[in-house]
Amino acid sequence: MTPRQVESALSRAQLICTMRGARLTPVRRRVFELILLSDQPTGAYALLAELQRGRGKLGPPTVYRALDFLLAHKLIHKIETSSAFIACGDIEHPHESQFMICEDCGATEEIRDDAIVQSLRRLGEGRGFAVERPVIEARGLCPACRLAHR
Amino acid sequence: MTPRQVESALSRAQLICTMRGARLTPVRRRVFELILLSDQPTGAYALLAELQRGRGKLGPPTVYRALDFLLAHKLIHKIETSSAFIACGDIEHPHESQFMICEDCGATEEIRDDAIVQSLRRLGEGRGFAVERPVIEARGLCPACRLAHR
DNA sequence: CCGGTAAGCGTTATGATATAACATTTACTC
DNA sequence: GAGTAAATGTTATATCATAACGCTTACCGG
Repeated sequence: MTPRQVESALSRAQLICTMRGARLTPVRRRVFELILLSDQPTGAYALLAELQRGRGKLGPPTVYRALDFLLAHKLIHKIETSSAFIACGDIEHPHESQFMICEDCGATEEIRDDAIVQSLRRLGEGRGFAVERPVIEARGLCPACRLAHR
Repeated sequence: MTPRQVESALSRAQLICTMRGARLTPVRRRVFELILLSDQPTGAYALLAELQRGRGKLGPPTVYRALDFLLAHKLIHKIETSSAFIACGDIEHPHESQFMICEDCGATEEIRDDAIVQSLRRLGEGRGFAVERPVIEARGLCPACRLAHR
């Protein structure tokens, strides 16, 4: 993401939070910025290390609390199969996301397919199960690594 | 699972392994048995604790290696969002599984819907992405907990 | 403006999950 | 029975996450 796009995302996030009466504090803002700056999903401890470069010694709870806030407001997503965090591609429109994750290079692409989420919900309904959080992550090979493998 | 069903699953697993030239060693067999005995997904360290009751002090690698073997042969599945392991419901027919997981009581139901897996594969193909391991887990409320919540 | 209250954050400690690296033992092959 | 590969044991450590508690800061009603 270009610095310009990061700036844009940060100020849009600020606006969204203000409208909701939520506070995008310096810690939360910085963690969000670090996630925006990375193309790939970032682990909590990598974020912590970066945070510490600016603010001296901090503990994991500081980062995890910021992540919880950003997740609650859908500014970021958690990749369950990587235990890592990635910026949401469309923060103005909260949604369920799905992901394609390359086993080789770690590249992670957010996709959005409401139909597949709907299928999963229906499968749940058929069994009396109320789906609250559909987790759909496809691990495999991205186009580039697929070529490299031949 | 009844003791009878556990016995059956163990001997069928033995047969499958023999046919494949793989060895269902005592450690692996015992770990599989422990997983069969539990209705709910079991964590690696809970399995380790049980293993130790019979065999004295063992380290995590012993359990994780057994789990890797059982996963490779599709005798068990890993629930990614719970970091836990559950017996496969149909070991004779290796397949991709999906899961419904209750946030309240932890009950986990294996479902199998090839159509949703196919949708995910197609979504990948559309982006040049080769899906090798589709992870589909629906977190929510099971019928019983749904009622209890009212 | 000021004091009460709740939210956010710092800090320490610990819990939970997973693997690296290397030694030893077991079992299969010839 | 010796050679080899697979499996297991053992120690240490990496990685991910949260509990508990106290201090600071921002917000709100007076």
